[in-house]
Amino acid sequence: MERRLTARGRDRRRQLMDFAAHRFAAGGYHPTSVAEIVQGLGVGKGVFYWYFSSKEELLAEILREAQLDLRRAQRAVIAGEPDPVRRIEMGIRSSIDWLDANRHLATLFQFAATETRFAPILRASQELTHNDLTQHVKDGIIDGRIRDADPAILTLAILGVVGNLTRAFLATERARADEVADTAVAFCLQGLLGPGQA
Amino acid sequence: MERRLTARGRDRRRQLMDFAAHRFAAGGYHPTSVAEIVQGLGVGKGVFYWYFSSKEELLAEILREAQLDLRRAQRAVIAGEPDPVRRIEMGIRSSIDWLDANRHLATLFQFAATETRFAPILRASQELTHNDLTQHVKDGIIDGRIRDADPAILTLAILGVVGNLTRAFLATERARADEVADTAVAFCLQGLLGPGQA
Amino acid sequence: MERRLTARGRDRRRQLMDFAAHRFAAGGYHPTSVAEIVQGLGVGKGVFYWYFSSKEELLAEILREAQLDLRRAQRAVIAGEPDPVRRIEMGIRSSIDWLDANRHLATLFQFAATETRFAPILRASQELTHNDLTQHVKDGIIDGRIRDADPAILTLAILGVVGNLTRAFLATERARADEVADTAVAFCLQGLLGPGQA
Amino acid sequence: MERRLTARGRDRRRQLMDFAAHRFAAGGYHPTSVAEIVQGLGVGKGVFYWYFSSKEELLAEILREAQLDLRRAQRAVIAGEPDPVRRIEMGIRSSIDWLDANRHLATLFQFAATETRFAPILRASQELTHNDLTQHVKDGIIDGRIRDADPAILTLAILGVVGNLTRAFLATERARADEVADTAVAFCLQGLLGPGQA
DNA sequence: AATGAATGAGCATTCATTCAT
DNA sequence: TATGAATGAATGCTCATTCAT
Repeated sequence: MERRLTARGRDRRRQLMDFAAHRFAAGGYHPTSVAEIVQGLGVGKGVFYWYFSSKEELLAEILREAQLDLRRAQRAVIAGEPDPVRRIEMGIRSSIDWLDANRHLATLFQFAATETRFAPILRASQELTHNDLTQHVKDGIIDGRIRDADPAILTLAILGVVGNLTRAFLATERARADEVADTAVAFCLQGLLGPGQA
Repeated sequence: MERRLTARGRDRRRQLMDFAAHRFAAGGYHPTSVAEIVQGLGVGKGVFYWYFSSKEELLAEILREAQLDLRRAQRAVIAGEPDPVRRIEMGIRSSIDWLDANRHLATLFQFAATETRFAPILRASQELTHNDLTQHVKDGIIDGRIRDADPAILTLAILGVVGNLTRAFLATERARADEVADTAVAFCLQGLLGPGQA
Repeated sequence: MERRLTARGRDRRRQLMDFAAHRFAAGGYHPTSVAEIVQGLGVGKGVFYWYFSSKEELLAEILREAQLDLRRAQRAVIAGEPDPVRRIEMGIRSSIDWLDANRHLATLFQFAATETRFAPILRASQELTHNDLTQHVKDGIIDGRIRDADPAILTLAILGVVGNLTRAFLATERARADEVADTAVAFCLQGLLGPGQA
Repeated sequence: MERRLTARGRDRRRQLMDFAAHRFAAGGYHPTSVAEIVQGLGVGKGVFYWYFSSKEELLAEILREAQLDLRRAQRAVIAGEPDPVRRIEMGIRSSIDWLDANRHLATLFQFAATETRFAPILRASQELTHNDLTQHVKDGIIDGRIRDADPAILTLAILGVVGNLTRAFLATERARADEVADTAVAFCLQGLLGPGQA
C-alpha cells in the first residue's frame, strides 16, 4: 500500500471511506460486504483494493481519521482558554457538537471498542483525550475549584456522561446538540444534588 | 422452538449460552462461528440447532436473559428503601456489582447496541430501568433533594457514568468494584464542583 | 483437520484425491479450480473443505501418498534379492512399472519439483529412494561388479535415465513398459559403448 | 504484436523477459503476477502490454528464446568434430555448461513440460536436439563404436542423465559444472559396469 | 438427542487485462 | 511510450443451516 495518489485518486479514496463509514454504522461492519460498498459507488471491485489492502484496514483508516478529527475539534475550541473549569466545559460542548455532526462515526467507535482487532486503534487517541481532560481536572483541583477526588476517575465519569447523553439524545432527534450540551455540563459540574446540598 | 426440555436438556442449553456468551464477547459475535461453539463444548452441530433455531436467536436469548438478571439484581437491592437518593445510590452500586461479575455480558450489550438486528432487544429492558431510575430522580426533585432539572436527562447522565466507569476500570483490573461504585456515586450526587460551589 | 472419518467419509476423501490428481495432471495444478473438482464429483463446495484444509494441502496429500506407494512397490520387489546389481535392475523395473501405471502422478511429481511450496514434500521420500539405491551401488563397487565411481552420482544418473525414458516413451504409447525397462537397464549397466569397449 | 522496436524498446523487452524468467523460476509461473513483474522493474502496467500481448505469451517467448540459445551453444561446440562419440561427449558438456549458467531456465523447461499450454512450445526444439543426438548415436553404431541398440532410446537415456545430474547437482552447489560433466560422460559411455564387464 | 456429512450462497480478495490521460 | 486507475470474472474459502442415520 501507501500508494502515490493523484487528485482523482484522493477523491475516490475519500468517497470510499465516507460511504463505507455510513454503511458500517447503519448495517454493521461485518454484515456490510465489500461488494455492497463498491456497488453503492457504482465502481468495480478492484477499485476497493486499489485504495485499501483489506476491509479491515478500511475500518482502521476510518477510525484513525475520525479520531484525529475529533481531537482537532476539541483542541481548536479549548486553545487559549486559561480557566480549567471552562476548558472542561468547552471540551464537553465541542465533543457533543462533533458527535452530533458525525453520529455514524460515534456508532463505529462504539462497535470498534467491542472487537479485539479494532479496540487497540481507539486506545492511543482515547488516551490522549483522557490525559488532556485529566490535566484540566487536576488544575481545577489545585485551584480549589474542583472537588478533591481521583482526577482519572472524574475524567471517566465526564466522558461517560458525554457519551451516553449524546448516544441517547442525538439518536432520537429529540433534542438539539446545544441543549444536550447544557445539561451535560450542568450535571458534570454540579451532579444531582446541585450547589449547597449534601 | 419452545421445546419442552428435560433437566439434562436445560443444562445443555445453559452450557451453550454461557460458552457462546464468553466467545462472543472475546472474539466478536460475527467472527465466532457456530462450529467453534459446538467444538468448544465437544458436541455435534445438531445439538446447537436442537436448542436454538439460529445463531441470531442464541444471542437474542443471551441478551434477554442477561438483562432480566441485571434488573433482578437492581430490584432486589432497592426493595424497601424509601429514600429516593438512597435508591439511586443503591441502584448504581448494584449495577456496578453485576457488571463487574458479568463483564462479558456488558461487552455484548455494547455490541448489540450497534447492530440494527439486536438493538431492539435491549430497548424494552433499558426502558424499564430508565423509567425506574427516572422515577427516583423525580421523587428526589419533589423532595427538594435533587436539583430541578429534566429527570430523563439526569437519568441518562447517571447511566453514562456507571457504564463508562465500569467499562474503563473493571476492564483493567485496576480497581475493586466497590471503590468504583463509591466514586460513581459521589460524582453523580455532587458533580465536579461538590457541595457549596458555583 | 485430522478428522475421524467413517467408511463413507474415507471413500469421499479418496474420490477427491483421485479425481483431483487426474485433473491436476491433465490441466495443471493452478488452472484447476476447487469448483471444477467438486463439480466433477457432483458434490457441494463444502465437501472439499470438510476433507482438506486447502487446495494446497490436497496436492501435498496426493504427493505424500503417491510417494509412499511408489516406495512400497520398489521395496516389495527388491526384498530378498542379495545380488546388488540385480537389486538395481529390479528397482529400475518396478519404478518404470509403477510410473507406467500412474502416469498422472509422475506428472505431478515433475510439477511439484518446480514449486517452492511443494518441492520440500518430495525431498524426504526422494532421499530415501536415493539412499537405498546408492547402497546397492556401493555394494556393487565393493563386489567389484560396478565401476569405481562416485556412488551418489551414479545413482542420480540411473534415476535420470528411468525418469526420462518413462516420461518420453510412456507418454506417447509407443512402447510397452517392459520394453522400456529392458532398454533402461541395459543402458544403465553398459552405457553407450557396451562390454569390452574403451 | 510484432512491434518494430527502437534500441531502447529492445532493452525494455529484454529486461522484462529476464526479470520475469527469474521470478517465474523462483516463485512459479502462476503465482507470479504481472503486477509483481512490473513493480520489480519500477514501471507501469502499460509497459508490459506494450511488449507482450499476454502473460502467457511472455513465458512462451522466454521458452523459445532459451531453447534457441541452448541449441546455439550445443552447435557451436560440436561444429567441426568428426568423431561421433566425441560429438556426443561435447554435446553433453555444452548442455551442462549452459544449464549451469541458466538454472532458472532449466526450471522453466521442467515446468513448461507439465502444462498443456506450454509443452508444445518445447516440442519443436527438443525434437531438433533429439534428432541431432540420435544421428551421432547412429553414426557411432555404424562405426562400431557404440553398442547396437535403438538409437532413439539411447538418446533419451543420455538426455535423462544430463538433465537429472544437472538438476540435482547444480541446484545444491555441491559440484562444479565440469566435474558433473565428467561423470555424466563416463556414465553415458560406460554405464555402471564399465569396460570388460558383462 | 446427537452425530458426521453435506449444502451452496456468499464473502474477501486477486489478477490479467484495458483505458484515459 | 508510459502511467495510475479501473474493470469484473474468477478464485479459494467460510459458515449458517440441513439431512441421513
